[in-house]
Amino acid sequence: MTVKLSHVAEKAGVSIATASLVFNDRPGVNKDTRERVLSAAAELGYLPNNVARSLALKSSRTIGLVITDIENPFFGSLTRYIDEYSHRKGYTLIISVSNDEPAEENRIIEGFIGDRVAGVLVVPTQVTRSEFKIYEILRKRRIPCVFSTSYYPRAKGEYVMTDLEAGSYRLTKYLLELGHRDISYLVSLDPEAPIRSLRLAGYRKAFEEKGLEPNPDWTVQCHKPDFHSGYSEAKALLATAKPDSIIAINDIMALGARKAIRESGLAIPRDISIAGYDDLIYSSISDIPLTTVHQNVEEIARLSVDMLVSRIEGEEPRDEHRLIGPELMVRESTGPVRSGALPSTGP
Amino acid sequence: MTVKLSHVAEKAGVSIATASLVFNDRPGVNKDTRERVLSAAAELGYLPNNVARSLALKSSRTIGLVITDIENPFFGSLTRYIDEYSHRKGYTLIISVSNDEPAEENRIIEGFIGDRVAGVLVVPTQVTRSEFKIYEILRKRRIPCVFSTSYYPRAKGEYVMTDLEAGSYRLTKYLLELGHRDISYLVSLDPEAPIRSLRLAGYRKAFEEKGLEPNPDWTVQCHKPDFHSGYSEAKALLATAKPDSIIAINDIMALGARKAIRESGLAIPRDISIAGYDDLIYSSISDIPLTTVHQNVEEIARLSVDMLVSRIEGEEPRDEHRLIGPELMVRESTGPVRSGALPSTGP
DNA sequence: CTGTTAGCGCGTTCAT
DNA sequence: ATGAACGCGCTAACAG
Repeated sequence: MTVKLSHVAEKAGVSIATASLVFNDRPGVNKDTRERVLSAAAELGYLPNNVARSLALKSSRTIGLVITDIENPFFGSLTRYIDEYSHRKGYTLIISVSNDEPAEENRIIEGFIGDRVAGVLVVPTQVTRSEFKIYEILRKRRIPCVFSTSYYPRAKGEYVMTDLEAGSYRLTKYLLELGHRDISYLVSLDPEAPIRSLRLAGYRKAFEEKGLEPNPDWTVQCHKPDFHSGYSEAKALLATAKPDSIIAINDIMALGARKAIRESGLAIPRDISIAGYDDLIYSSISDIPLTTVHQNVEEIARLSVDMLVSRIEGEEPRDEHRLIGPELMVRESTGPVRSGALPSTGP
Repeated sequence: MTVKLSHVAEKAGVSIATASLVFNDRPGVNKDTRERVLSAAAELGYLPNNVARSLALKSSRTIGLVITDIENPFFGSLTRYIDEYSHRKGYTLIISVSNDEPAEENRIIEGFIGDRVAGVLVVPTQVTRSEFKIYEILRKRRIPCVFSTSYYPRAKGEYVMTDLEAGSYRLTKYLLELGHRDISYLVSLDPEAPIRSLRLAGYRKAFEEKGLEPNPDWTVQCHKPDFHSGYSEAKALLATAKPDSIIAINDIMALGARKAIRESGLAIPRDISIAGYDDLIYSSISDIPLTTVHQNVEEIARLSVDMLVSRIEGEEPRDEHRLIGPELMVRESTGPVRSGALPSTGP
């Protein structure tokens, strides 16, 4: 049997209640009594049983995090900071991986409810059309929930994410000013997904601001927003068209597209420019450091945790959302549109 | 008040005990009684309280994972598979990040004990000399613990990891057969750390097998096993010496070294070869795909979880360790030693 | 300032 | 096959 509170109390010659006060840093106990309890605990190697404590308190100081793709360093970094800030706020973090599957996300959140977590942090999957009743359940049970890095257009809820539109706008504007007009955009499939719609909105805005109309044919849909898809879609594109530049929805896809470009014999950025989004470290350390849009992951993590903890600790939800400013990182993969360019050739 | 077992029992017209049996999939309850309980639970939206259950059972189906560097995709991948296999075995995973600091590792494991986890999985920090009494505590409390991807030479304990020595041996042998003799090895600082000692052992073995003696001057110590350190140490090395090739302890460092090589004007692999270890996806998709040693992350994860769950479910520890076979991935960053090479120039 | 007591929600003997 | 009562370890009133 492991040592428990009553053992400590006995050894220290106090009652259980007093010992409990000590471990909860609460007033109402003498300085030296406190000392005695603490040293008794140390001698016995006592560690409070959080399970019993949670049961008594009807709440645990635990936050549940649902992450989609932990193999992506972007989310790895996010997870690291969320972990850090959670601990700073005095919460334990439970992490589970949804692998971008809504069904998994549901299962995980149900588990979190079973564990009686104090709150839930969700990195949404890329599927916009699925069951959202788990979020109703959370609401009914008054378990705070905050979305991070994205949101579900069909579900309400507070969220913290990068201002994707602004980032896409700045990147597009930068390319337009370099003379690019035939700017291809490699996007994901689902038109409702914020990671796609917001980026395209920024792209469009930059064109319209210049009195231009983006040719919709330059928007190419990729099956999955990963390296391989970026590679093959770019390959197919370049076989029939000659864009001035390619923007990918994220760095991984941009790296895939870069490979396709290289194989087609075009020089970057002389013949064609390529840009991404996320600013993975691997994008900056490659041969041709990638122009991209930096997301302030640490800030997203900090605000997500702050918002969630505020709700946990009593503040009423205000259906708030926070947009974090992105930063354009101009590097060597983009440059002025190639001189002597032929007249625009649609795809 | 949230709906609890007694509510379900009442609605189903049975006792609490019977309802309990149902949710634990235990025999001794009629088929239709079971149905009634289940549908009552569904209607009420009942979710078992794992906290109370753990308290009653004096154990939770939870595994605690301590991970060092979640931003490194290698560990991201490991985490993903550990999560997957844990769930398959019916356990919930709690993940915490130690950031490679032993003090953090200790704090985290203490927390896990407080949470009454069923077992602990630890990815060790790179610090070999620190306090290991937390592992004594685990042992005393009979909480199973398995190390993954490395181990602490000064602490006992079961572990699962890649056979680092074999991988290093094969890589070195491959380079030797290509005619390389002046093979520089970028290693981490601590001589006791397995990630360093095992790799150097394989390196030495390959040399000795050919009746050669590796020149110890070619072993260069790097402060941290990261990109920047790989870059600067390689830079310093190349300023004064001309190795046939550089091996780095991991891919990240190899990518750093590659940058230094390129800046020094040498061509890869014509003038110099470069190789890493880990086989990150980013190593294979770069301009010059990196020769490296693949670690079977999924297998490490699977065996780690299997071993831990065996211990949890009663099997006695056998102080066992499992070494996973590595795979040499020959790609374009290595080639025959440059022709017309000058006589060996020591650093 | 300290001790006594009654739950927190569920699992589990024992009875029936 | 089913139900009543006790205990898991701790917190939170309330008494002293």
